[in-house]
Amino acid sequence: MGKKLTTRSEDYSKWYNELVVKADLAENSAVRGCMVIKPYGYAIWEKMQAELDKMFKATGHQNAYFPLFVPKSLFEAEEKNAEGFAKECAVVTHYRLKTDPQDDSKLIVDPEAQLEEELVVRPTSEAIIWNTYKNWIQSYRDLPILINQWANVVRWEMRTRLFLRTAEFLWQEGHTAHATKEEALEETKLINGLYADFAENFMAIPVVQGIKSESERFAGAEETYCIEALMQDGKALQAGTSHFLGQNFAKAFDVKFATQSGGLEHVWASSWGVSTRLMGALIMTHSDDNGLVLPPNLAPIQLVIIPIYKGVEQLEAISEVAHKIKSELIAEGISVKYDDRDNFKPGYKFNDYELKGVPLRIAIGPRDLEHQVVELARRDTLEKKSVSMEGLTAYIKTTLDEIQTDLFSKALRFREDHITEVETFDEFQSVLSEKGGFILAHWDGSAQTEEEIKKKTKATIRCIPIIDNPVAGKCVYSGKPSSQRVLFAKAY
RNA sequence: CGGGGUGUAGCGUAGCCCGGUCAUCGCGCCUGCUUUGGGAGCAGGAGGUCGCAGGUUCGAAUCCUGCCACCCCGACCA
Repeated sequence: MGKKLTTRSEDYSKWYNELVVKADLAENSAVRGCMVIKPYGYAIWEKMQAELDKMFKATGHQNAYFPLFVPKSLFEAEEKNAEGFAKECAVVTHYRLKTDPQDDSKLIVDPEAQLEEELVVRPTSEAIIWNTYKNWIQSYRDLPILINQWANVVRWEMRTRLFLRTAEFLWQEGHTAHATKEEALEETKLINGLYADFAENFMAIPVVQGIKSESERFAGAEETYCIEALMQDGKALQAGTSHFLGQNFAKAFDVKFATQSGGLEHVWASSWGVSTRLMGALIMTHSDDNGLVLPPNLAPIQLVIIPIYKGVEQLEAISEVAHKIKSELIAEGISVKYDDRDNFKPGYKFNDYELKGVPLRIAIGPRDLEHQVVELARRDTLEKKSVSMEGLTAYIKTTLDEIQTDLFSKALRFREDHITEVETFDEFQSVLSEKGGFILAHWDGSAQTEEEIKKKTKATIRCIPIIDNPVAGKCVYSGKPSSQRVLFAKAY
């Protein structure tokens, strides 16, 4: 099989799909729109999970688990939420199969086994969770409830893409209940900030924090906060969302609590989530024509050692050194693989680990042994240098840190180069078609203007950025007054 | 659901228009030897209901009909 990847400039989506498969991250499954996440891809996801979990727990959240199935009557309780998701729900209507009387080898749905009430496979869990919270909350003393769930959800999308939009995906969803509006809002913002922190410091993906316009808002929310990232092809990717739900779900599910002063009030809520879509963001932010580029924080293998040898004797001498280096690095918490397979030549291994994004590679051959050095290669810059075995561990540690920060700086530079402020709609259209990326433009705040711009350009408002000193102006489309510039882009 | 396209070995493909030793080639896989500082070479070998079901024909991967699946463009989409 030709190992070379389609280059990014040729056809970005082809490059992306090939990369996902060839780097061994995931593949399409036999099930329509669903994906198999392979061990290597899943190991990266587990690293994300572990870090997020740590962050949630450090801010007082706990994990729990709620059912996959949502009875239809519960699902429809919060009208806007139900309406927003109705078109993409998988629904369970029967609970039994039976042998086909026409053909022994086949099974049919048993018509006798129709459920009295259909079960919706959760596209999100607000309904089932708020129905449960109702039983958990009586008094202000029961609040806040700060729960996160790691789960799969199903959204029956028309067109799917590995990691970015699949019929089933993995995510975490937080669902919190609070006594006051202020507290719920604060939680919403806290999590959005936490997501931004995670994306930037852990995944090395720069993001813009902002608020969604009404038309892009989560169905059932009062306000949706989000983090938006920019991919290398100039398209935006929503990387995480945090919703202030007001009292919508509390009212829909009749969740009230006794206040300290003896009153009875509806509970305030937030919900928030990030998904395996972050894997897509990771790929499209850092990777290049040689394959995946992983920030050291996320790399299942941070360093690979490859021996270069002729004959058993050389291999033994090299292996001895390699094992010593490996155990020293492991003692420092660095994950290392020594690849001494003899059925692949070094060149093959170099390319293979580059394809898989391993941040650092050490090659050791007879020449290196002689001079007490190793060849160290960086995945991000592809630069190679000879490094003394003396103090190697410390050098590698600092290099891994350097790669982590360099990747972020590089991605940040790319994004800054692709945020363009425009004053006119002509400019808007030409920047969008020629340069792509984010466009900062004034918007009059109306859904109608937003819709018309979308129709004409395919660009949507990604968010209204949260900034300290908003500057007013005139809408790029209608000329009406605007309180601040908003972020437009074509999006995934 | 509209418009276009494709289905041949694990993957990627030739052949189809013009029916007849055409099931082609590459990668991968297996065995052996030689190799190993950027995707190894040679030799031998295994592997295919030509998407499925009908039809036309002496004969179908090839022509016809129906179905299925997938891909692309729309629509849809947090």
